[in-house]
Amino acid sequence: MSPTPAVPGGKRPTLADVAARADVSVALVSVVMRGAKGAGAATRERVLRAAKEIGYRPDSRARLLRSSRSRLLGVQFELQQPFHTDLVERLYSAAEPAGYQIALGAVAPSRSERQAVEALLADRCEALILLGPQVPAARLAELAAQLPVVSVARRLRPPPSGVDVVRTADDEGARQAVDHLVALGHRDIAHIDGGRAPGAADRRRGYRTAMNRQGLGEHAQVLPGGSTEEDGAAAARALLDADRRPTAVLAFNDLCATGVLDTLLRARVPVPDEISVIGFDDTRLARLAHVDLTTVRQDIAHLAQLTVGRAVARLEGEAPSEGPGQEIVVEPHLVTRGTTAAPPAT
Amino acid sequence: MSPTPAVPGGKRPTLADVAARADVSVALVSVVMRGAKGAGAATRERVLRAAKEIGYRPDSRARLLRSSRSRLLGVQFELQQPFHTDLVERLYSAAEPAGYQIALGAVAPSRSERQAVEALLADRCEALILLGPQVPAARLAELAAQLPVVSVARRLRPPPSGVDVVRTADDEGARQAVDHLVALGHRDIAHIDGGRAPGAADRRRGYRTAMNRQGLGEHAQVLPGGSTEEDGAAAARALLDADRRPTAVLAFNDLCATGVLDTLLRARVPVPDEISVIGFDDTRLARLAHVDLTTVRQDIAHLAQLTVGRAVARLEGEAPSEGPGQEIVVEPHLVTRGTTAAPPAT
DNA sequence: TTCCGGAACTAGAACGTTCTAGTCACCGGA
DNA sequence: TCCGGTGACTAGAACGTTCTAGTTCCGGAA
Repeated sequence: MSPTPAVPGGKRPTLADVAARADVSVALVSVVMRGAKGAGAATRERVLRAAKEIGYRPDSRARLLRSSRSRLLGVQFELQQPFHTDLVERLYSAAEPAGYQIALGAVAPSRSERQAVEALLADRCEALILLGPQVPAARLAELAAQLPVVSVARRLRPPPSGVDVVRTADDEGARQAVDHLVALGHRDIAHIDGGRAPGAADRRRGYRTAMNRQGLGEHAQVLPGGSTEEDGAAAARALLDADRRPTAVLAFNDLCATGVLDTLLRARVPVPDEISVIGFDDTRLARLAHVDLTTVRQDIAHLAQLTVGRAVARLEGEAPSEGPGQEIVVEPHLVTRGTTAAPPAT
Repeated sequence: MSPTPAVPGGKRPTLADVAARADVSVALVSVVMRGAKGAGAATRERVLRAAKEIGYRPDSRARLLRSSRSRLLGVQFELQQPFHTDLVERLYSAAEPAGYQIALGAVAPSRSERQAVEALLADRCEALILLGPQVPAARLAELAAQLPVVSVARRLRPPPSGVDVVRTADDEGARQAVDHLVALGHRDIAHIDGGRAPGAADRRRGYRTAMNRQGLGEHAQVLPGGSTEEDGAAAARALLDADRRPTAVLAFNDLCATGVLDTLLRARVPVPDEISVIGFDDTRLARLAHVDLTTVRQDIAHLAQLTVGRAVARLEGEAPSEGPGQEIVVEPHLVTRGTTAAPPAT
């Protein structure tokens, strides 16, 4: 039924084993395995059968070693960021039709960006896709000298040569959030920022600009925050202790917003009746029905498409690794859910 | 400052390039790069400098191709399962001190377990670590004939030869949950099951046994559910429509429990005052302070340790791939948070 | 009949490492 | 003086593929 997996000497079968069994040359087996043309129908059949019988599996290491192209895109992502895992999922879908594979390099508290990238490079991937990289721009430029690099969700101004940037218009997202709140009647709108996280500066700037444009410059208030729930919770506590409580809060991202919601809930401050809250990213978290967070949506599928597109364009001709970095900006849009409403009547 | 990254012919530098520059043999450069002994201090220094100057990076493909050992553990995980990403993080930490690397194979709606495993095998990893695999046991046995396989969180009875199982005592977890609820005074305790998800059968059985042992057999009620929030939400709706509402619900996992909470919240059924809810896994989600879910904790760090331990034991001597599969069971323990309390007075 | 073209197939050299089996120089002891 | 040992270093063969440059065979055109 299933292929006889018993390998002769405990070693995994190779092309040579298949060749011996099918009584053809190694080269021809290679041809058949790749599905290339140059083999007769009958032989092809025989080779495939032999391969199946001994449980042959191509060795991608050897394969990649030999062929000049590896057709491998290295993706650095943060294991615990829902935004990243969503993106990775889409990257798989986007890479396949283009004929590329994805190699994952995870970043976690116990594993630095440097480690992840080193591993990916050692794996010989042809291009690097970095999700929200935190390393200095100089380092990116250094990498770009060796292979195409796409920075996702992290703005670089200007992009170093060889580094393309694919990102959402963070400032525009913040503007939409502010405008939505103002339209609801809010004036005291605070922003909990993301510190040094990628995108934080733009969102902060977008918030400030939007407030000014609305003539609410004096009501602007930026609280130090971060990208985790704890950051949001801490900022919210500070907020509650403040002299003048805002009636609405724009958090750096969904996770941060969740922290805010939590603190408010515990303090028995009704949301959105007393305070409205907006997140950013529209991760699964925000959609959880009992979080039901109004948030600024990033179009993840589109970002993934564009990212793979850039990497592939670089790889297939067009300015392989040189050339000025392009910047592709995707528009976000606000998703209105249950955490925003008109401010309480004074 | 930084290594001159400009590669001569656009090709990445190899051992030979370093050797030429340092005026030594290729073999010696290999020795130095591996940090093996057999090179003089002065030469070592010179070689390292040369390598740095031309930006040499070892090619892990070639390296692994040549050496019999790849020291690579293939990990199949589900991109969107917080339980899995938590586990992966710990697997990194556990593998490093043992001298092994981790290769990731992601499973997502657009990427099947088969695809993930094929990719890992092609990458030549020495053992397979499968997180909550859904494939039939026969398939696992087939894989185990080729290399050690560890199934995490999925029980196999009996484990096929060559397949080790590392899991939490799901039935015991369910028992703890039931006992906790009974101690609080509950009698009508329902269970929303996980369908065909790994572990679901055990949790269901554990629930039933515990109910019987408490003399509450007739109050037992299992509702079809699943591992997602929607599954939980749907089951909760069914629950509310039922003739006799339970006063407590044990959900298959945290995500499912979140769905339950949501539905209850929307229906204005206060938790835990009217209905208590318990989850399973103790993922980040449960700890989010405004979810604050009472749940059954799986000791993820420990599971990861044991998993790597099994794989390494198989690889380094002890019954390389043959031998009956071992089963290692870790005890769970209940974490009491805010979603459980005494039932309402009748 | 000869010759050409193409399809089917093969031998052998890469690819960038590591590993085995050396060679060579030097030192200490008899 | 010679011997054996040791540390530094090297040549060349693997590893499992793919690629290049063939060779062989056959059918059809001239």
